[in-house]
Parts: sequence; structure tokens; C-alpha cells
Amino acid sequence: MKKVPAEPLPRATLEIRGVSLYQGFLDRETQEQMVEDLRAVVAAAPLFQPETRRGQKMSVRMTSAGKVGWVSDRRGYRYEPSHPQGMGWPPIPASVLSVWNAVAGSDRGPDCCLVNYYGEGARMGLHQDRDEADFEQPVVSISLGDDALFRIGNLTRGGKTESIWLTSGDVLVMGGAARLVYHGIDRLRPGSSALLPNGGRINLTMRVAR
DNA sequence: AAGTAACG
DNA sequence: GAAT
Repeated sequence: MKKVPAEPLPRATLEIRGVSLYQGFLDRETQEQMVEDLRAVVAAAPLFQPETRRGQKMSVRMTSAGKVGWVSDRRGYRYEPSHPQGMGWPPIPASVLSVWNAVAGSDRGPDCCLVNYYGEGARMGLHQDRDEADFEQPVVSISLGDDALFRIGNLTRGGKTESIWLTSGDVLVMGGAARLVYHGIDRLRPGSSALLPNGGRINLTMRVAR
């Protein structure tokens, strides 16, 4: 298989602790296309509300697209080739893949796109994305819908943190030395975006899982 | 602790 | 925001 050179990377609007932020990366039309594509994803692989490995419900609802999807239950955090309800994961939409191609700087494609839906009041505690096999590969994150307060910590628990508001169309890359940085979502700003008819926020994270 | 909450 |  011939290796395809990665695109030259666009310039980040902001770097925080090694995390690259591309604010306003997606125009409104592209965001709308993505939301339409995601309707098909959710129709094929319904959102579910996972539990942490200690059995507590997370406040986000999630599903995945790609060869594997991220799942969580008392058996732990892992990537699985099928949805907890038994069906396969649908393919990652082209509109989403094009973002990876633009900013990942990788010669591989993602094999998982985790789709997280944050309703009003949903949060995600500080955590690392560490269930993948190769930490040389970045994680690319897309924000759609309501603004969210994103918090960035350190490579280990504890210490000072920094926060920044993410808005619809922002793209963020955790790679290199920042690949394993702790991060999370503290809160939404309800009603701040009209992209999603029923409000809330969608976060897409593309990963190379294996 | 991919959670929650008390406390500063 | 830090600590548990």
C-alpha cells in the first residue's frame, strides 16, 4: 500500500499546554452537513448511556462510528467491533474524516469516531484518552452545538488546570506531548447555539484505536 | 474514578 | 481550583 503524505497542517489559533485549537475551523454549512450525517449514524447505532468501570452512569450519551467503538461498563473501558445492543458501527462520515485529514498530520485514518451527546447539565470529569494502542497517533475533537467549558489538566492527576470555552465548529487536536493530557467538560452554556434543533452539544473524537 | 460533592 |  502506497503511503499518502499528510496535508500541510493549518495554523492553530491557540495552543494550550500542547493542545492545538482551531477555532471556527468549520463553517456553518459544513457543521449542518455533519449534523445531517450524524443523524444516520445515530439511526444505525443508537445513543446509549454508559457506566463507568465502577458502575456509575455517565451523564453523556454516546455512540460510535468506524471499525470499532468505545464502550464502557463494569468490565472496563475498551474498543469493541460492535455496539452494546449488538449491531455493527456505521462508517465514519466523509464530512468528519475530512477534518482528520486536514489536522491530524497522520498517515493513517481513524478507526473510531466517538460521538458524545451532552444534554443540558451533562459533564465529563477529567480523564485521559488512553485506551488506544498507539499514543503517537493524535486524537482529533470536533465541537458542534452549544458552547462548552473545556478543562485541561496535566499528564498526571492533580495540579493546576486551565479552561477555555469551545464553540460550535471548533476543532481541537491532542497529540505529541499533549496526547495523554487530562481533560474534561465542566459545563455547557445552554441555548448558545441554534445548530441542534433540540439544543445540547455533540462532541466527535476521532482516534486510531489499534 | 470518562463520578460526585464538600470545601476554600 | 485542589483534594479525596
